[in-house]
Amino acid sequence: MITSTEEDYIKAIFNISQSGKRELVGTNQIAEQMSTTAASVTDMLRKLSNKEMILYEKYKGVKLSPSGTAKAMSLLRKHRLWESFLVEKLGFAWDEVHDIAEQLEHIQSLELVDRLDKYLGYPKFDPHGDPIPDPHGTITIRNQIVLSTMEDESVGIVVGVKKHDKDFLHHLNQVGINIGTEIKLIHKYSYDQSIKLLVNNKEEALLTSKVCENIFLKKIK
Amino acid sequence: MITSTEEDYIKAIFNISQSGKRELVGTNQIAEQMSTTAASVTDMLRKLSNKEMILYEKYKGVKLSPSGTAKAMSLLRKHRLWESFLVEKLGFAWDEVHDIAEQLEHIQSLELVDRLDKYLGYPKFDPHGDPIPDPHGTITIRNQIVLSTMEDESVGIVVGVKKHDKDFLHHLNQVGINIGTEIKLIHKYSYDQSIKLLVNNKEEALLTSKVCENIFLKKIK
DNA sequence: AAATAAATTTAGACAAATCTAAAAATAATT
DNA sequence: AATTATTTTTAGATTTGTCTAAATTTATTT
Repeated sequence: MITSTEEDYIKAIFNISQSGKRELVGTNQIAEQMSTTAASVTDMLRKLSNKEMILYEKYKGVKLSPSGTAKAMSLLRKHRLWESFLVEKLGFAWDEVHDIAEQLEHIQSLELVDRLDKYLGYPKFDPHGDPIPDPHGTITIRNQIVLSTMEDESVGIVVGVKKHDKDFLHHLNQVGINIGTEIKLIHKYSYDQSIKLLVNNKEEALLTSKVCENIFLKKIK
Repeated sequence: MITSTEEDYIKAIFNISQSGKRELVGTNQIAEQMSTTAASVTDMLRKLSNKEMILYEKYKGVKLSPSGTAKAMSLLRKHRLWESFLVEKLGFAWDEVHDIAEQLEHIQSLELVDRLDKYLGYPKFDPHGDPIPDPHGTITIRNQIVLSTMEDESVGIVVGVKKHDKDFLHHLNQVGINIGTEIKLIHKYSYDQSIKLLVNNKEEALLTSKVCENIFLKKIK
């Protein structure tokens, strides 16, 4: 058996290895992600290594083993399906569901996840536009570009976001941006890379480059 | 904060005090219910007493304090709402949902429970016919009688069951009995108190007295 | 290459929840 | 009322996940 805490570490390792460039993940990186100390991480790495969930060499770093990766995909699947349920069926906003899904993803029952998947109509993406792994861990890849790389006059539909924290999502809500929103790029200011754009052919908005780097779109013009 | 394990103990104390006759619950009773030892129970009782969830006198027994009772009702509400969701929305059978709901009831979020309640249409009873407490802990009492006390020729609708274990519920499935099933009592044999009855005006069935003591009905004739 | 800085691991300790075995208190029986 | 029997509690040990402080290894800088 694997404990809830061990699952959290596996998720952290997966997330870091996805976002970072290096193949191996460091102890301090995990410690920061988990809001704990490097010493605690080392203890846990030894345990996960004994259970063959990770490949671990002292002082060098870790990466997920095949079974660790499978576990991470299973957690991702559960997390994203529950987020979809909370938004689609219970009417939560996309910036309110992360903490609840964080708890729900630890519920043990394959039957439950598969039935939830069916009930939701086998969605391919969650409320933040992240792909939902199927029962075999396969993910649908989408053709998307980052808002900050688009050119003047081009038009796109928002399909996802890179950051998931409440503050960022709440800011997007305030300027009227959500999944499915149409965006027309009016002008990118070369001075600071900030972007003026038209939201849903109605409202104008100005986004800093920092924000634009975290928004994914499907280009339609 | 209260841990998941502490919540399990509170539920156990509540369940025992409901089913039994005495006001105070004994250490051994709790140990049996939780599948643990009396020593472990004593340790936990001291903790729950410090948190003022229970009223505890050494060697005498325990009962829930007002805040302990409120916590028990909250857990009961969550458990029964999740069971309703699993059966009504995800299509599970009533004998498959207990273990999953046992995990789901520990999810922390008042907002989630209240939204789930609304999504289900504010049900008053769960798939086993047990009453679902409202947000204030209030329960709807139903006018029900036990099958073993009914007389020949009388007719009723099954509204609940006293036992919830898989084996018992599965046996009821096999003879075609569920919540809402109409039952006509053909004859009660005085020899062993077993009962012959007509299920949904179609099938005949013979139930032992042990089984009949655990089925609740609303009398309609 | 030696010295300093940074990252990582070990050592030892702590709180939560559990256990076994032994002691103490209460209940039942003669 | 004295003696068993039962129930409950204490004492001491174990496991999991965590911590601080110290030691060790790797990386960087002079």
